[in-house]
Amino acid sequence: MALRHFAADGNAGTSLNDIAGEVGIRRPSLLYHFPSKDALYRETVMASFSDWFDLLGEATVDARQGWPQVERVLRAAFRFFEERPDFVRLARREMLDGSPILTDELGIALRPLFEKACGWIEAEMDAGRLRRYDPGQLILTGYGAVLSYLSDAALITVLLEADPLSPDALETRREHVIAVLRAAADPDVSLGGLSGRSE
Amino acid sequence: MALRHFAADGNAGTSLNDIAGEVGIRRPSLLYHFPSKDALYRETVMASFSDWFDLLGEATVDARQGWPQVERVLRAAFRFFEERPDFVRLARREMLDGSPILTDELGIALRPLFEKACGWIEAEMDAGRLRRYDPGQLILTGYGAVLSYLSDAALITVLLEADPLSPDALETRREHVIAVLRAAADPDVSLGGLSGRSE
DNA sequence: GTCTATAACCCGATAGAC
DNA sequence: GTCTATCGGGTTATAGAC
Repeated sequence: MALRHFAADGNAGTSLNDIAGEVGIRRPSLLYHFPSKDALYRETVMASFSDWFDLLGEATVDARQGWPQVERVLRAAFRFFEERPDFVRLARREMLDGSPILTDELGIALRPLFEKACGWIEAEMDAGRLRRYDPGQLILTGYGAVLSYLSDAALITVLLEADPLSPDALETRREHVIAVLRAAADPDVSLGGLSGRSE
Repeated sequence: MALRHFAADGNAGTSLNDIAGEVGIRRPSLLYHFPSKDALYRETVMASFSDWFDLLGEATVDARQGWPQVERVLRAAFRFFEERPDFVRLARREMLDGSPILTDELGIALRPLFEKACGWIEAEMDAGRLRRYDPGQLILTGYGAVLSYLSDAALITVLLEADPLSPDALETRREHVIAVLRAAADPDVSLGGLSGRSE
């Protein structure tokens, strides 16, 4: 699969020989199916993000109110990412590179989703169901907390001296991020403590 | 400067011609000063991280107690990173790549600092001066919230339709991360609101 | 649809002149 | 210390046989 190589070594660090060798064909045969390396890379990125857009759609239909909806999206996103470590690394590379694929093509698709989420959060804050923060910043904070852990597994392996992608470690991470964000954003949490689970 | 090219395009995506061209010399002249490309890359990474280790040392001498010390380190780190966007991107690439430079050389230097920080946080939690979380997870959460914003500027530019690295945007980001982490970790904050600034 | 062969290019690294 | 010239290897991409 091209996704694995692009995720592990990046676009510049992956040759068509690497991909073709894994599929079991030679490089010219690969260029029969794709007009160029860039086209193959672009298709890999777009297909991966398409799945992510689908999940975001599912997790936001019939939205609930306040923190339970935030936690619902958070858990759905975490599950999606932990099942697709290659997508996480590929996406992070795209964000670091700032390639035209991201800034142009994906940008116009991501922007309305981001704005919609900001609007929902703002309305919940107005209604007193979430503590007040800058909605966009809050999304970026959750995004960084979830994705960094999954994309920087090499570093975290060294720090924790354990596999950060093991089922136990993933559960620890998931519950920690939810607990921190809940303590910060859920108005109902400071009274009763953090032990309850809303989902 | 080699750092800028390695940060922008990665190791595999940067040629010696790119670097030599900017310095104003030819490729063979560059290889007179460095025995190989890998040696140049390694030296660039190690020199950048050396500055980071120095800052961590400064920010942790004469440690205060509880949240004020957390906020002190947070502000020092944020200032350090926002002044060195190339270092942030290079470091993130290293963490994504998981190269031997990171896992072997930097790992043995980072581990004791991480453990020391975990120990301090745990002691503060035992003393009731910080809310209880997994100390390591809390560090990783702060790390992700700060670094992701700075490293993924290309994506955030699209989402916010503004320069995320402008002075105003950086201040907004800095105060947001501090506010969220404080609301989650400072036991004294839930009563009086978030308006006060401890430093 | 997959292959071999090849073209044209860029890479890192070395040799040797100045 | 910087240069030109060159070597050997890897890269994408194309041409043409099967």
